[in-house]
Amino acid sequence: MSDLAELNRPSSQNNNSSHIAKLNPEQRAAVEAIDGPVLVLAGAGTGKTRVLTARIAHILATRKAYPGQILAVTFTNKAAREMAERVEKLLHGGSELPPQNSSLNWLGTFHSIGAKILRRYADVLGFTSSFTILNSDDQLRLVKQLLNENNIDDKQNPPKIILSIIQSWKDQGLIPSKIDDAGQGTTAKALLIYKAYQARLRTLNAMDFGDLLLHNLTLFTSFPEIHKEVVSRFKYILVDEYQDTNIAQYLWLRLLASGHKNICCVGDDDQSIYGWRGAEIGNILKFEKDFPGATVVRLERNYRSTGNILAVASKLIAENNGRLGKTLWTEGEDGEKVKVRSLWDGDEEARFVGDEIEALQRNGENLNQMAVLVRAGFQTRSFEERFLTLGLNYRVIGGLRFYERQEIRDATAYLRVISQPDDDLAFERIVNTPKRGIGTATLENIHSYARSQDISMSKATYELLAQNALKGKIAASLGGLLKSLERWRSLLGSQPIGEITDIMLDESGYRSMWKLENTPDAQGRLENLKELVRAMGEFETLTAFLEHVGLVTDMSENRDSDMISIMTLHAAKGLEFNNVFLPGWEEGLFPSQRSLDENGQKALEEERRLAYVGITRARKNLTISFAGSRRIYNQWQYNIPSRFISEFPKENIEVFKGF
DNA sequence: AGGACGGCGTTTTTT
DNA sequence: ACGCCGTCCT
Repeated sequence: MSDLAELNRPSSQNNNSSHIAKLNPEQRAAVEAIDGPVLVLAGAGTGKTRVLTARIAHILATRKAYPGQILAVTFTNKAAREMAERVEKLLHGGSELPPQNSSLNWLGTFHSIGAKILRRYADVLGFTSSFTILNSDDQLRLVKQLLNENNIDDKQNPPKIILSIIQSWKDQGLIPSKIDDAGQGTTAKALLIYKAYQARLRTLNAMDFGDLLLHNLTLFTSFPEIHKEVVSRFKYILVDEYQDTNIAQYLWLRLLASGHKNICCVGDDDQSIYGWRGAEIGNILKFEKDFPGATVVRLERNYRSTGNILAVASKLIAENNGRLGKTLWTEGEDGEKVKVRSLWDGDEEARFVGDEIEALQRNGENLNQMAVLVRAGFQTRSFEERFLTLGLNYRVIGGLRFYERQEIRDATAYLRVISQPDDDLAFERIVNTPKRGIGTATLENIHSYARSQDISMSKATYELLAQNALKGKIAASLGGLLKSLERWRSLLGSQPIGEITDIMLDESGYRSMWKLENTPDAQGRLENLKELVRAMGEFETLTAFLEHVGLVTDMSENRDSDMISIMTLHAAKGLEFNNVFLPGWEEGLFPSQRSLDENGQKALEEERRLAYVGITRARKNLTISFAGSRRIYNQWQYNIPSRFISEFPKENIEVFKGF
């Protein structure tokens, strides 16, 4: 991305504008079309982030809006962070910084911005501004409880399925009252639970991820004056990765852009790979219909990959029907042909990739510039094993994230109860962790009392203790816990939250619980708790920290040491490497049979887009491989090469061993 | 409270 | 084949 060619003219209206100077004509068109709806179709490696950041800088430099009047939404915290940093750089570099407070307060993920708006107007929806954000454990536990309370068989109606149905309704912007036909069976049960679930969340003063958008929709449609207020706050709206928006997000954006229509969506329909999660590729396909008179800019000049890699990517993606159509081109070299390699089985494939990596290393290539991208998580194992025996340093990206680990969730549940005694889901999680002799019977007792009195479980426990309704050891241990919680709570404000957490982890016995286990696994958990306490140092208040935990799932990964990356194709979106390996290109595995079975042609096209994403990660070298046989669940499967391979242009690939 | 056992799922997962 | 989870039994 650094070798932008010199085909730039100085801007007519803004000479020395550093944010404009380095752009190619299309990028510049995208940046300068400030007013009205704009769709930027940004192919892979065409400088999408550059355009977004330059556009923000341009709006500010031309004094069209203050930083606080720009709404910029991304999907990931990482993308938001990156954008903020790059805008900052542009502004400071070009000394175009407006004199006033320059922070982009409204640059963030869909969910963080949704939450921010809801905190402000929570009361009109029947929440307080300190509502909690549920994690996936909380959600599932709640669904299980509600199935029980409603005497619904959870064998026939698995909580996981029910939750996924509810979530998909939320993704579509559907509140329970808008669902008129839930049919029979599990879907009908799901609707029943959905209603109860939303009601319970309200009494718990809690929201799940879906609600962070869904409640915004309710807020804007039910309270026109609030809608007006919010709309007038934002003069310009920018959206990243528009192809990944779901219907709720789409409706939200439309409501926010309803006045001025100054909305700029950047995306690539060819990289829409989250359809199975509710992303609606139709949103980007029908943008011009939704926003008549929209300016559409295509970024097709690729600054990343060699000609051969681009040719393979382009020919492959051209097989898809539902696309707006772009053709990537480059002024760069053709480079090496794309290597297509057939192997006997999975083990041989792993050996092959390992050998190739060592060869690249001998040529002076860095491991940091290499990646193995797979379709499914289980494929990483064979490469890990091989790299271990070869002594190649690797990192597996993805998998269990920091804030999803059990010990971190337990610790944050304690903090949630300290921060908000009425957080029942957190209370339930910690009340008997570590073991305090509080069994299911006692818990059930507290729970039903709480429900009957319409109070939280924590309050219920206080009352039951006062009434001497709990006996002996149980009463003593519950009383002790409540007292401890009060004590930790009383420390808030007078001590850094990290220190309070440290004290809490010791006094609660949580830390010793793991110490007693004395396994390498437990050792790791203790390390993670240490890391948590350390990370809390960056937060002033417990509330701020909990907001962060609620909305952020990752922790900055160490990119410093030289390691090859192994990850899924999904996790690789947005990244680039000099050398990319794409193993496992076999029918059934990629495209995934299961995906095809469930969603047919639509799924095939999404799989093909996934292939396209993988190919376009590579800058210089791309190696695609497939194995004739593979052991899956300890059964040998015999596969034919992926149909995607036969869609490659022959002149840009080099086939080894034939297929 | 903890161990034994049977059943289930085992594609992708930005928040 | 395997690991995870819920349940049942002690």
